[in-house]
Amino acid sequence: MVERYTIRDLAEDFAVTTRALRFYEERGLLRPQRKGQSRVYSAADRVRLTLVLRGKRLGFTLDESAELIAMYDPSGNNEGQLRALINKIQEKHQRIVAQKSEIELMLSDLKEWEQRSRKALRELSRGNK
Amino acid sequence: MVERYTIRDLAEDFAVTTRALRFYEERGLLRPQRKGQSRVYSAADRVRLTLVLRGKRLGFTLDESAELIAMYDPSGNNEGQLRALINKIQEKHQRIVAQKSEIELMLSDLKEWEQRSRKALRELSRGNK
DNA sequence: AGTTACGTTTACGTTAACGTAAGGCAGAAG
DNA sequence: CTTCTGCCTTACGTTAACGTAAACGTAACT
Repeated sequence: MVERYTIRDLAEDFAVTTRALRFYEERGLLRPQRKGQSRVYSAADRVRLTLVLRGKRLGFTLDESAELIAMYDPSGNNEGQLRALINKIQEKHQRIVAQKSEIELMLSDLKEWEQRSRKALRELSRGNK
Repeated sequence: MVERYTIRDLAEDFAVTTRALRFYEERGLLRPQRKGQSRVYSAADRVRLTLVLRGKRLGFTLDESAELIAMYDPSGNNEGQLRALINKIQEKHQRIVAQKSEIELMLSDLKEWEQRSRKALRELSRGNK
């Protein structure tokens, strides 16, 4: 039971266009097999796509996501490769941690502003009474 | 002591180009005063710029950041305005919270991959002995 | 045989966020 | 007065990530 999907299956399941899927392939992010002329996607391709989209939502470029996916792919088997991968992973890690703290800053700012807005609103309606 | 800065001051302090600063102004994100022809930035402008850049690092568009800044600006004083602002704030809040959980997912994935790489590395060096 | 449905390639179009000249004004320095 | 500097505007160029359109292949209905 090898689980194969058409390009449309993936497009619907992940809410992206087929154009996007072909584009990701062109950029080396996906490598579906072919049955005749048509693309055939596997479960592994779904995992990769998940990673691409997650990266996107975090503001990563496709090239950056490509790096991450290269890491996930168990084809870099020599020592130099592995060390390089570990470095890349730690780079991403750093960046993500930084992003996390920016998010926390922004969250606390937002809460503060909301409070201020609510307060202004209360005072406004009190004044109108 | 009113603290005024030239465009170059800001560019250097925030590590952006003057072109970017003019562009942000064109898009309504900054509103420096003028002395003759030249722009004169205030402390408030620095706050705004901070918000723009923070938004950028979180993958927000300039338009989205513009909304946030409009909220920060205490010029929307009627009730409808304020309610709208509070809604916007909560929207952003939702999105940021979502982003935060994506980040946590990605962090745990990264850690897992790093472990795997390290393990592969150990096994490789053990095999080479 | 015709047409509907889904797939393919090729290629030009689009938006965001600036980069990069090109040419001009204005005040400080020599 | 000329020559820098530094700032200004105007405007075309650039990259990323697809959108969109054209033109074609093919398998399955009807």
